[in-house]
Amino acid sequence: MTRHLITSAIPYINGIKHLGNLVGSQLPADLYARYQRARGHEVLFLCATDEHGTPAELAAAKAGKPVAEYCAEMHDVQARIARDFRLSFDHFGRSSGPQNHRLTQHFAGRLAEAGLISEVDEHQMYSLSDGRFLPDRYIEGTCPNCGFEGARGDQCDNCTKQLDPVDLIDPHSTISGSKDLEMRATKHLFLRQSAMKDRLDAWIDSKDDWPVLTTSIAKKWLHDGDGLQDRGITRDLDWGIPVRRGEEDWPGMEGKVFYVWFDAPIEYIACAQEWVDAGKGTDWERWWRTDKGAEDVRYTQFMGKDNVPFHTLSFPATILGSGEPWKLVDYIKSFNYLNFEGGQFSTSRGRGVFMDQALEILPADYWRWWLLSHAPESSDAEFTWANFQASVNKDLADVLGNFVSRVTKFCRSKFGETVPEGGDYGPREDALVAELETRLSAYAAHMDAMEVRKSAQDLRAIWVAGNEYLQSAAPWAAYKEDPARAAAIVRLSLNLIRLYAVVSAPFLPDASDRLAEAMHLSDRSWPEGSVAEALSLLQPGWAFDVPDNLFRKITDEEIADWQVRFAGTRSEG
RNA sequence: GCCUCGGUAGCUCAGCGGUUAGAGCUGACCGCUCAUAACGGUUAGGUCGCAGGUUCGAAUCCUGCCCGAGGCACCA
Repeated sequence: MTRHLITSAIPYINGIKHLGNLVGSQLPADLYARYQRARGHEVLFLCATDEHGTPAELAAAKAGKPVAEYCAEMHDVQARIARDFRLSFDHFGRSSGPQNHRLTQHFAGRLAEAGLISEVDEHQMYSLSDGRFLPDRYIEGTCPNCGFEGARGDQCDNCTKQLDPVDLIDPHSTISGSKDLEMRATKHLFLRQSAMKDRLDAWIDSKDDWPVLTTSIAKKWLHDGDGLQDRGITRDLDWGIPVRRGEEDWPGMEGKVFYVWFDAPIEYIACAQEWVDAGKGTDWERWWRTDKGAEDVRYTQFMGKDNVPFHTLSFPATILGSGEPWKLVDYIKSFNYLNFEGGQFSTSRGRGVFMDQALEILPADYWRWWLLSHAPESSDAEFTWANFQASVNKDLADVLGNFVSRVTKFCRSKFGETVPEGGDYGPREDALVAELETRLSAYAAHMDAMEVRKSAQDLRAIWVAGNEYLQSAAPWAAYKEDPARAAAIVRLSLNLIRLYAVVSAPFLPDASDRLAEAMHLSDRSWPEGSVAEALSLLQPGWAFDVPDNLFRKITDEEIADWQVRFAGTRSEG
């Protein structure tokens, strides 16, 4: 048995995430967590909301609420939606929790002791009207290079030139529109990543089995230009973790907080503490401290490609730099983006389907199946309504759902709602078992390797094998000549339904539950032995109920409606 | 501009040096009639982005170009 620590990139607090966000981290992480649990491994699957930073403050202000209150509410909203998507987190924490405050301050103190923190005096743009320092991207003006009027302080979207806010002509705050800006001196802490470049480089080099997407981004940051740069880890904000050096004050840093990207990954650890404090576990250190039992833990992170630099470089620099025996990540599974009907999902323009809306129109399993079977692994992928309809109707309703329906209804009409006895298995059954042995081992191998799309294809092939068998064995024909033979075919087919309930569970947890209920399953253990054995668990006389149809079909009318409804401009902040 | 990934049948993708390039969906035809008009079988469909090169042999390696997506460090 292996112990799997699994984390999903933590979603930002300022709103409900869209399906592209979901498929890039939380959903595949859930698939993997469910699978590893099903295989009998001990799993700790953690996620949280990422709550600090300027966008959270602005979103709260827009909602007319204190930021702490806003975050608490949005956390509950995200937690509820996650639960409805059947994301099986062992704990869904908050980066603003007291555990993360202490731990983040602790790491900063350790890094300072190790000489890996430098204090840098710099000048940043301050908005007198807004009463705050502005991040570069919150300042707009005219580009000195091309004359574009909507250039941001960090970059011009028109000519792509890298800019500094002071370069802009007529700069103004995008928050208030105010031009009452000035450069003010401020001091910030920098994490001396450059001092750890070689260590990080060697560490990344040792990970030759990681997705190229992961390592290529890390390598780019390590070797581009002058190499890995130091990174500011504090900000002039109110909402965040106060800068402290461990337990002590940090002279000169009063009123400042840690940068959200410094404290967010530390929340992975703090979340395990929250898990214990919530009474769900008893020992978080055996998952996170290699001196306290975590040396045999396998730690896997899931994230979209935009998160890769922080997980391959900044967070490892924090962990390694502390000089303490914290568990480092073993495998980083990263994803490309999911596009929507020929363009990008857009939170600001309300383009695409958001998690709450998705569940309003269809249950979680429908989305889980399409998203996972089309996960953007090797390149960006695209969601289209037509493809969604075709895939869901064919795979779920026709191939899986209809198989269950035809078997259970045939049995009920000929033998009643119990597993029938009598008859013998022959070559057809041997062929089916052989086919399933091959398919199941491929499925398991792909799931172990986190090959999400390929796993979905294997699972589908397992469902198809049932229909092929049924068609060739034709119990409806056998019944007329040899009812006992028909009974044997039906008995095996009912056992196939049990197998499907078990192996489909990571993708389709609700359908799995409904099948388990219908088949009166008390034991849902994975088929670790032979397939023949797994297909003999439901013995003659075993009672079951014919379930309602597992999946309904999506109609053309619905698709036409949704195409219009989700095309853009969601009327909401 | 630099870097990375991708460009394979109408669609979504696999294959990444070696027999006639594969799968699912879609189309056509046949079969079945237990089932959510579902299922099974057969079949059609491809200058493997373009142009060179290496090799006995390239979708697969190299070079250049074209197209798409992303990264390029304080947006989380």
